Amino acid sequence: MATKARRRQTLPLVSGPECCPSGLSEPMNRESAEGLARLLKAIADPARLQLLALIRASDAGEVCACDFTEPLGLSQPTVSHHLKILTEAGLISREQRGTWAWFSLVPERIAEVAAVFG
Amino acid sequence: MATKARRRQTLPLVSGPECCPSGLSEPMNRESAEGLARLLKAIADPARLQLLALIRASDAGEVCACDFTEPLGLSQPTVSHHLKILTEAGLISREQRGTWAWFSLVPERIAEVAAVFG
DNA sequence: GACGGACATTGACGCTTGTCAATGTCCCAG
DNA sequence: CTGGGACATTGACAAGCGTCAATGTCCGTC
Repeated sequence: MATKARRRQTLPLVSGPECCPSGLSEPMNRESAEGLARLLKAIADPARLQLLALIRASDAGEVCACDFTEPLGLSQPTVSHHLKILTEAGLISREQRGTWAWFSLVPERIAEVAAVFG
Repeated sequence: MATKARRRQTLPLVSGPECCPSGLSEPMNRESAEGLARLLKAIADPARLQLLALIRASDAGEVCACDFTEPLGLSQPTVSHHLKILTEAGLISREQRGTWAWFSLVPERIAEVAAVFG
């Protein structure tokens, strides 16, 4: 019947209380995984990837909200929605300047994502 | 009324037909963005992040499917479901060995994700 | 102060996703 | 070939997500 006749792996189990949202190098407890997943979910969307790329590619390093709707082909409320998600995830920052809102990347937060796949 | 009295950004518009799923460095057309989003969506889940981390942390570089359910605290069908998603995304590979299924990382695919945030 | 323009918020809608119980398939041991 | 164990698949359900039209809020200009 082969009941557990196999060499069992020393599965590192859910590790103890981690400090930082560590990378893939170590096993990950549910809490860390959920935090990391929240961050990645904010990026894992076509429209939001385009938003990030547009900001990154801009000369000034910042882009007015009004300049997003046209290249994305999405309605103004939808763009606003995506910008909010990215902002709340800490990936971009928002600065009100008169009537307009300008958005720029938060490099530290982007690097944090990059560090996961070291 | 300020009709377009602002200096308009030279928004690089949706760039031409790109070849590779490029990083954030350049603007991204919808097609590339959707491909990249699909890949990132496969990773942006707590359970799947834990799966990847467990494989990465294993001594042999591969883990039997039966060793996942316990540390994840999820049912067997659910684990199987997540493993399928990761496999179809090309992030892990599956090898049937007798009754058991062993999974290991696909480093090239992981690196592909890392390259996005260069 | 009144108008208009730039964004945000709300509400509603369909679609996708994560989960599990139940069932199916395949492989090995007897 | 029969029984049981390892995984996969199916079906169902609640929750979350992406989108837009309609509306709200705030700011600058006349």
